[in-house]
Amino acid sequence: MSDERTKVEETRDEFITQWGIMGAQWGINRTMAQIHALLMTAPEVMSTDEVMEVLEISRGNAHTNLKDLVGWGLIRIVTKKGERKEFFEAEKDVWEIFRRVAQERKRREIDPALQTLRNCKEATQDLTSAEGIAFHEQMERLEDFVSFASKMGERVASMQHGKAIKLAMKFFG
Amino acid sequence: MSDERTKVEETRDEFITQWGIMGAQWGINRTMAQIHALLMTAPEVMSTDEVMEVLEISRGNAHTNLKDLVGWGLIRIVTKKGERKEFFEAEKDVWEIFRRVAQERKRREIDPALQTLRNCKEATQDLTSAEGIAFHEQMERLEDFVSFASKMGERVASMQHGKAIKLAMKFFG
DNA sequence: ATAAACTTTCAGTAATTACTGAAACAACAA
DNA sequence: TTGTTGTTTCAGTAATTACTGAAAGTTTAT
Repeated sequence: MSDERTKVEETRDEFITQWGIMGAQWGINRTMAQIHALLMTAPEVMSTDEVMEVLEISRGNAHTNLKDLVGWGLIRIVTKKGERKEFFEAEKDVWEIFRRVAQERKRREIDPALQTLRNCKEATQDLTSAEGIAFHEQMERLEDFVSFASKMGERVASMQHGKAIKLAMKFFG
Repeated sequence: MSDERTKVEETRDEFITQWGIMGAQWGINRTMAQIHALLMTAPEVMSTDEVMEVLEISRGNAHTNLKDLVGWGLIRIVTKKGERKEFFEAEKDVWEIFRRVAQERKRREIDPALQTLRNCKEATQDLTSAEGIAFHEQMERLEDFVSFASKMGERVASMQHGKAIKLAMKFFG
């Protein structure tokens, strides 16, 4: 049989590459997604230098993206006693990853977008022309939908995994 | 009172700008999102030249993004009798917009990602080292989750708006 | 055929976003 | 205080992505 270590590393590289591509498609920095993939599949915590070495990226790049990942709540800083260095460890529970991403995207992107929709709705509420009314109504429909979807997402993301599965089964089983 | 037309146009510009920014954050070309916002709030169908003029973009840019939007099913081509030109009209129903986006993202991005996860899972299924097993199991958990979420999304996106609302109320009301 | 109206493509360029590497900074130890 | 280890910042550069404008292509009318 061929070396197990090689097999894992090859497959892991493939995963890291693809996770990076997928991240990019969803508006996440490719390197950030790659570091996330790397740490999600790391058997041990990793230092900045190790991340730099494996992904062949600069210190600045590694640092920025590690800190961003911490900001998203997807990895955390771990310190080893006796060691001065910071190490990083990823959240590996898939449901927890989903929750964090959902919460952060809501906070960073959905809520501001909702604010804009509300502004646009309110700014046009007294208009009387057909065009003004049509615009106002479209903003209202958008706001209603985004607001509703956002609340649903929040609700789901705040559930325990087991509860969510049960709920899903009940509705869609 | 100040001119209604001005008020609508100002507010519409704000909406177009913000929709563009939001699109970019979610991995959608800014111009494409702006054209979408423009057409979603257009009282009438618009020609390529009109889109070019309002957004102050080139013919090539307008053309590419209009065709991409058609590919996403978010706008459609309309022809007026007697006219040779193509006009464009956006889907304005918010639920329908959501369905189209969900379906396309699934097809373009989720399904390929799932394929990768399956590959990675299968490639490592016979490994016996602790590291190999851990990797395999992480791939499995990711695949299970993404696959499940994808099916849920598909299910929701295939529902009629009214049904979806009822369902949501029943579970979350 | 020829022309007019419109659509599509694409090489070159601009704008944006991401990355590097080195310097500045901070914390601790000898 | 000086040296060592590690973190953070950021100006300059590279890579990527998006856009322009003109030319080529297509369709229909005359």
